[in-house]
Amino acid sequence: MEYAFSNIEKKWKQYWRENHTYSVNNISDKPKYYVLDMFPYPSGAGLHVGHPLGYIASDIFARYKRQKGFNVLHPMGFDAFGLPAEQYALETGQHPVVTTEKNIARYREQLDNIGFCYDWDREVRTSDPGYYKWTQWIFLQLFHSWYDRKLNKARPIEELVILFEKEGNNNAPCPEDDQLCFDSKQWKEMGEQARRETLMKYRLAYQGYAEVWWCEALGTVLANDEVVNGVSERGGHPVIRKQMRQWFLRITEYAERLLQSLDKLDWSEAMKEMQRNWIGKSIGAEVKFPLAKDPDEHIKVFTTRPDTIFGVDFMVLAPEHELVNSITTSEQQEEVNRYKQYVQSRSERERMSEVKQVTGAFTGAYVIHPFTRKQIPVWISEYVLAGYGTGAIMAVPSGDDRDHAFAQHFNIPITNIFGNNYNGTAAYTEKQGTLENSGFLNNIKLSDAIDVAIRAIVDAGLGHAKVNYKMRDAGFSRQRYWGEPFPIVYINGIPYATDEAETENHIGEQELPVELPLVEHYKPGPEGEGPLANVEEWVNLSAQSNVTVTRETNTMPGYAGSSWYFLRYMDPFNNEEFASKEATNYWKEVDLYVGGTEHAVGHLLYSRLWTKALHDLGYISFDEPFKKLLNQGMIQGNSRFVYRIQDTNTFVSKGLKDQYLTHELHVDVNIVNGLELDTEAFKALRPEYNNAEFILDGGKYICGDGVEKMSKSKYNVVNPDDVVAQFGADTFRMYEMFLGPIDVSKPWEQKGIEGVHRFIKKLWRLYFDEQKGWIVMEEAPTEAELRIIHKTIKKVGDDIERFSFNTAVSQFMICVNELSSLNCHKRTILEALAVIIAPFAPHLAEELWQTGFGHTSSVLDAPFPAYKEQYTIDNSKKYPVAVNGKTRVEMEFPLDIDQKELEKAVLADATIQKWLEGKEPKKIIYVKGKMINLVV
RNA sequence: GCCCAGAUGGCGGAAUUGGUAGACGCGCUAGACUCAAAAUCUGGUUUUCGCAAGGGAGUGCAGGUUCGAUUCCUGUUCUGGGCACCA
Repeated sequence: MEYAFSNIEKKWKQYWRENHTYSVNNISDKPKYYVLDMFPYPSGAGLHVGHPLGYIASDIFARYKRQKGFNVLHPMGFDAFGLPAEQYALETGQHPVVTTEKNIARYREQLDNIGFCYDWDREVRTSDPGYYKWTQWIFLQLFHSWYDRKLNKARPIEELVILFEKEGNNNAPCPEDDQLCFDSKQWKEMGEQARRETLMKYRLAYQGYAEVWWCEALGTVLANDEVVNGVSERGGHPVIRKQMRQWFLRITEYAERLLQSLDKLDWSEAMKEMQRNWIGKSIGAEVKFPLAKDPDEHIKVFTTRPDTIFGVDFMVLAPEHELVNSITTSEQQEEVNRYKQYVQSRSERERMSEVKQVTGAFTGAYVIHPFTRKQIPVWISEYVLAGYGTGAIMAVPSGDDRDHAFAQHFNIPITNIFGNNYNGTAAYTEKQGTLENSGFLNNIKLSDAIDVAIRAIVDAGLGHAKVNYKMRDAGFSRQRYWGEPFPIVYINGIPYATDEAETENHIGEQELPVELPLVEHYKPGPEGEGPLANVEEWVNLSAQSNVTVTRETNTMPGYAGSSWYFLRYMDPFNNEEFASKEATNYWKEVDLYVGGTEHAVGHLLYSRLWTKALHDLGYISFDEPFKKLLNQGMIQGNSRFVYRIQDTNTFVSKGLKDQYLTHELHVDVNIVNGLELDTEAFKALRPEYNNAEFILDGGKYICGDGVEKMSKSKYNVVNPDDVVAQFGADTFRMYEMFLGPIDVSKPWEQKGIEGVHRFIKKLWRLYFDEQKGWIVMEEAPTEAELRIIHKTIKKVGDDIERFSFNTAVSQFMICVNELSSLNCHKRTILEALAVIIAPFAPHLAEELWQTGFGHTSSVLDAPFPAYKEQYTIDNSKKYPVAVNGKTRVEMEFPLDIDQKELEKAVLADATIQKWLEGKEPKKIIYVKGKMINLVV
């Protein structure tokens, strides 16, 4: 009987579907385990072989855990809102609902083809109104909440109102404006609009202003992605930064908690480090510098180096800083305007990256140094960002590289406060030595000076110690169509949630979801508003004569739906809650989350925020979403090139191309075998190639190759469906795992898959003979056979636990090689092998388990066997014996040998005696079970 | 520019805690079986010197710690990911 993988795989896929093998119940006496993949965005290109890498790893782990006796939740869904579908709609007129549906169907088919054990009954789609109803609902919970800094948690906004009525905002400082101060009386005297504006400054989901890329020619806001080299990707039109009204999530209130609780997560240090850097906690001081012209006005700076305050030679404001207009002198106005215009065209990335070219403009204004009373010039420059700290810095050229470059470029005199440590040509940025030229800080060690400086600043009433976070509030609106609409309406211009009393009074009760209206076209609305602004009958709600009621026309960003989807899988049909308490209390957080590092800060940080907020408000019992994180690497494309001789239709093989003037062209990897081009297939590829001619090298056309991103445009996309058709899903799964460590990126190399396929066929032959069929027999296994299977059980189990799937596959190969050479066809051995290979090659294992061994339930429910230690431990060891660290000979000794005895035997060895050259070894190093080294 | 990661034969990679570098697979190569091919099986395969026995070198590059370093430390180069509206 031959290994007919396509019949076998078809059969068992059907069996699993019919028997609901992958259905998971929320009620079980087994311990729970939650394995989750980052769900995909269903793009029009379909899955390529790179996508399933992480899915295969998590699938193996989920199956293994189930065999280990856990109730395993392993769901899948689709992150279905997003820019590409909308862009496609703009170009082709096809509605995103239609294209998304089509893409999902394709993805689903491709995923099924690989044999994943997803419980598809729990599938979620973020663009499904039944799903985004709850995305909107959670948004409303954030809108209706504020962050209590005393209790360190989110609380309902009604409790803040009660507090305001009682005592004003004394005990609830405003996160947006620390100057804001009112008492109970003032609160009560505020009108409706003022009250709501005040509350907006506290809400966790709030309205503010932010800069976006604005393209006048296209009349729309662009994503960073859509801006290439300072112009729009479509059409190459100029773009500028423009302030627009936006929604935000007040993630900054959670900065400290997001930072602290990283410690309890089982994520890679690198990943945690990236989040720490993103949060960017820094400790320093906020200091006020009074303006020379108007001492009542101040420029407020944040600095991590208050100890260098006597080295301040100038101030730098972000060009967008609110004071720039008012302080700029008339003589400098023109230059400042010109500079601001330049900065408008610069992305934040460019502004931060720029080191070669120093730019800036002098405002003509001065501040007074609070200690020396000297006049200090105020500049603006792009290297100071409006969103970071206070948007203004005190520049200390002798102690900061960028300040130093700036001072040199604009010929600003530099004050040296570091004595000999500063050499006049480069800033001194270390913290050794003592301060000089620094008034009361003179002769104080730099390491102590920060505290002394802060105390002096506080005593003089100039400022205070401050912790600053680089992280900014998360922009939460997009001027787009294909996203979740906001459950927000404007009543006479004031934003209200759709579940508030005022809204009900004016437009009747508003049930969630606020559905995305179907539209005819996707062009932007007026003034950079989203396409929804064009849908008048949707935007304008029935209003009484004296009131206007309109809907919010922004939509939510891509990460809205993905910030909480892992909760919905627990209880996907619930129409009363986002998920029941019973469900979330049972499944709790995700035990293993698998995905790429490209989500290091975006998605992973926002999910953590939503989880913490839902926890604070009492909806879930845990405050971190993902306990363990496994990052998978990317599979890159392995491109192939052909070389066309200039102005001809002749293609020359790679080795001979230097003899001609050639153009390098991508060629579809699917018509290249290894590096050899299928010239007939190439001719058939495109009409213009029909009469192509080839200059061969040794009878073959050899292509060039290179590693690039896998993408359609590079003709290097390999569809898993094609691989599965040729080799079967089991081979495909094992091969992807065999490629290398799961977290490392590597290029796809089709050649190697045959080795894995050969291995599976070899394994098959342990069970089936081509003529005789099933050849497994009842016979007691030998010691050697037991040793190999028990070592394999141990190694494979250990390797799965540490996500080292490539070495597990190697061990299977070693095991099958050995069993083959031992001619072993014994049931005890082979039954265990079928069970432990089931997570990797589920179809094959099921065939062996049920058809072969005659079991009547799935191999998924066969317990993963336990290994016996007596068969995994050797009792002797072939030691490498080294002289001065160089291995000279191998000698075998029992593991429990006495050291004296061993030394005697080693010294008596002829080879060793030769290398000792008659000298006495100074030292004999013997590490039990490892090695022996003689030091001469 | 800043942050994070990686670099080992012709190729993918192994070496789990500082202890025999190159497991396993691909490719290449020699052979067996075959009329032939496919499939399968057996041997060889880091490099260099040598007929061989045996020796030298070797884990991106330059140093360091150690009896011993792919592994730890310092510096450096290159490649990949992220940098707030791609998802």
